[in-house]
Amino acid sequence: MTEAAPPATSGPRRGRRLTGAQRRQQLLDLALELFAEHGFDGTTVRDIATAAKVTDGLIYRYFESKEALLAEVVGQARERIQLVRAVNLDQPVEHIMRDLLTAFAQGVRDNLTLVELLRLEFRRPAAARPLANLHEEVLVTLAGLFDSLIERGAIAPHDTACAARLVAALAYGFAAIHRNLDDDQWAVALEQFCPFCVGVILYGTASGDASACPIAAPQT
Amino acid sequence: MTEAAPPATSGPRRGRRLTGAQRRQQLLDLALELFAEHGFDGTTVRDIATAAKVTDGLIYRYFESKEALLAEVVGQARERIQLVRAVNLDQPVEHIMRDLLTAFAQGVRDNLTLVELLRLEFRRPAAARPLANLHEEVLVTLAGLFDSLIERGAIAPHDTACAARLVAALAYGFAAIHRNLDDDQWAVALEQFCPFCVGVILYGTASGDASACPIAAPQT
Amino acid sequence: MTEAAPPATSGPRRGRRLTGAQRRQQLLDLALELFAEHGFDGTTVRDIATAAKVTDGLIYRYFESKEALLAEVVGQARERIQLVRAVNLDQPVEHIMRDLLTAFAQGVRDNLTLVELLRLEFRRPAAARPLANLHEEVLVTLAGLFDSLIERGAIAPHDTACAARLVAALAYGFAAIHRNLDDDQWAVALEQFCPFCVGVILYGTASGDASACPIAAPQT
Amino acid sequence: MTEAAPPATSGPRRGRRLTGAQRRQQLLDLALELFAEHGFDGTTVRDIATAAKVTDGLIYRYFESKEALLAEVVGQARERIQLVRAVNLDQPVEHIMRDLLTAFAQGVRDNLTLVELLRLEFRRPAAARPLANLHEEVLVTLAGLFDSLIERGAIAPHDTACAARLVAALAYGFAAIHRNLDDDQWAVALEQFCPFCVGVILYGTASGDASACPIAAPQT
DNA sequence: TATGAATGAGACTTCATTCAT
DNA sequence: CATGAATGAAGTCTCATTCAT
Repeated sequence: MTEAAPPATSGPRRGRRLTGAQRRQQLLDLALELFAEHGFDGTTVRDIATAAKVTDGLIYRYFESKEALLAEVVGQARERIQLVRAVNLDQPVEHIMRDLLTAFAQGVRDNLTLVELLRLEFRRPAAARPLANLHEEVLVTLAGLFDSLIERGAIAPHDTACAARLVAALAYGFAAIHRNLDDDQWAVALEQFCPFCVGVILYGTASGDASACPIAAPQT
Repeated sequence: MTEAAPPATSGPRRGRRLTGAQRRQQLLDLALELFAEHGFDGTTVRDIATAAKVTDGLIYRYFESKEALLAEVVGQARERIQLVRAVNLDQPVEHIMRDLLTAFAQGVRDNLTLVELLRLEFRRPAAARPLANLHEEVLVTLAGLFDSLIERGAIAPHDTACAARLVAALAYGFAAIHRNLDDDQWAVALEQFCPFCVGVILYGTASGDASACPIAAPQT
Repeated sequence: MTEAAPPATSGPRRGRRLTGAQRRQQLLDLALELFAEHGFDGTTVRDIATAAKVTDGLIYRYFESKEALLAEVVGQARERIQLVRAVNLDQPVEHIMRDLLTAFAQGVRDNLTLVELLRLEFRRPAAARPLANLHEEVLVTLAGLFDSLIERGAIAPHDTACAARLVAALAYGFAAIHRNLDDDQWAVALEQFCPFCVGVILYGTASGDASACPIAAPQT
Repeated sequence: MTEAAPPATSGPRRGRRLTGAQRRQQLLDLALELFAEHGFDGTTVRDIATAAKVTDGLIYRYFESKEALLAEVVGQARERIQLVRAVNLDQPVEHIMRDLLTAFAQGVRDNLTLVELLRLEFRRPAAARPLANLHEEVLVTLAGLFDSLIERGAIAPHDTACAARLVAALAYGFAAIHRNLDDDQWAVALEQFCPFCVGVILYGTASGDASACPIAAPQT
């Protein structure tokens, strides 16, 4: 990092005068961005300060240490993030599944910096627990969803914990594989991939039944 | 890392006298291990030297710089790794799929340090290209496999590129989710998860057809 | 010192509203305390401000700099301190000596923070001169006292400058040696030590004459 | 501190190439000097490094931290220092006392940097214990000496613990009072002061008996 | 081939001090 | 009178890298 700073256009002498809360949040946001982009070790306190147009010392008025800053970033991330959203269950199972997968993948995408941060720093104590919690929560939510669907007779009974893992793996993996796409490419990939997955998940690939899937016809 | 090195107590004299090639490889192996464990930034040259029972200066007789060392590590990794292995196509499709998935997931697992390294440092130039190549290769191989299966009539025709992505996402995601398991736990998870996935992928979850899957009956 | 200040939780609003003079004196007193306890370098401006329940910036409305604050602290100390007090000369010489020693030692004790401060910072310009002055004054006063005693025939003639140094050395040394005692222990030590010293100083230890000393009989 | 460094006469490019042990000891010696002169807080790691004509980073090859360096300095000091030396007891008591006092004061003087260091930093854990130990040892040794003298009938029986404290206070105080004298002035002061003290201690000041003291005649 | 002393740049962190409010 | 956001210099410490031996 640390690309030569622009020669300070001597305009409003620096990003001065914010209230404590504002500055604090600004630093947290920038830190999240940078940590996710370059990793914790790859980001210097000065990088964050520079991004906020502020001197490095100031950071320590708000956070005890760089490590503490990370902890707060992760903590906030954890509160803010919600990967699996409520899905309207009163619709055909195909739509349910498609909505679920799309929303999940989109959730990962929308919180990509958070997810990347957690993924990169998962071994650091500050990040390990929140990550584990988040993960657990996702699996439980998904399993609950499948239980509901089975109860309603929408899908055949099966090991819902396993299914939750399958869907989570799919969504994580998909987001990971496509992390470098820009927003437009991503949207296209998502619209193609999710229905395809729904088709497979619901009707399998063995027979031609997948063609029975009403939401898509992903033939080559 | 790096707990204050006592000033060289000239103990059982350092692990001297290896041939150049041996030493070189030893350093590459240790570097891989450490980079994957602590990240590039989190590993000091001294950490590697210490692990090799050698002084830090020596590293520079074998590698131009730490960055160059990483490049070689990644390069070697790329050569060594093979995530998708040949699968015997002359067996029921269920077994093919199960073997495929199992071998893939196991391949990720077996090369976990490599994969972790690539995953952690994927943004560093030294790692970015090899990772992209590896990824591409995996997708192509998988797609080719599915083409063969369709040709043989083993599965219904579909977007094999998409399917390749699905399987890759599944395998990556699964390995990611379970990266903390020890070998035994992993084996159990694998044996449970792969057949389940095969059932879903081949027969779907909509009807009870999955029970037709001969390799497993993962009912709750 | 200085345990990470939480970013101003606007608690029971800081100890505001003192007149200028009051605040000034409060800061001087607290600075004395802290400088003596932790040394000049070991005390931060914020430590002082915090002790006064005031923000650090305020200090600079009253003092030009930290160094200037020290100078004033030392100056005031110098004015306030009086190590050797007037002693009633119309009593037996033993009582005179005992009173003298006791008062001196107690003077050091009572002004321990001042003395410690001077002792710790004696090399700093702000403290060097006052300390030298104080020292000189003490020696002169003591020597004068001995001159009086000799004049009165209370003690035999001798080098009173030397004697002054002896008594000063004794008192300083005693206070130094016992600086860690609490008030009770100190009182006991003082009551034991001073008469003993008086006995020695007046009658020596060579013969048994010390037992002639009427104020104490410090036999083992 | 930190006076502008002389522009590096580009001679022997820097104080390079010493063996580990040599450099280590050099750093310890310089640190002792500087800590005693400016205090721990008043001495920067760079000051020490500069004094050794070395860069600051090097210090950390030999010591874990500045604090650890202090601890070793103090530890070594403690081993090296011996304030009270053996005194030849087969001579007149006046000579014994004079030798004792002179040697003690000289001991303090010779180890002034050590003593100053301990005195300045006595509150720091690294220095507190050694100082207390040293102090205790001195008092015990002195008391033992007086016991011997009493046994031999050289002086009258008295509280030897108290006497030890008296002598220690005298010697410390004397050295403290005269710490600013140069070596010549010091020698003069010592030769005047010690015999005087011996006279007082042995024969008192009450009568003219002090004049009986054969080793000095300190009249004004 | 290998050591390990040494450097120098830069990291994190602290703190005296300034100044808008 | 008082706050507290902000600076900038300096301090402790780390680490990739060089080089005499």
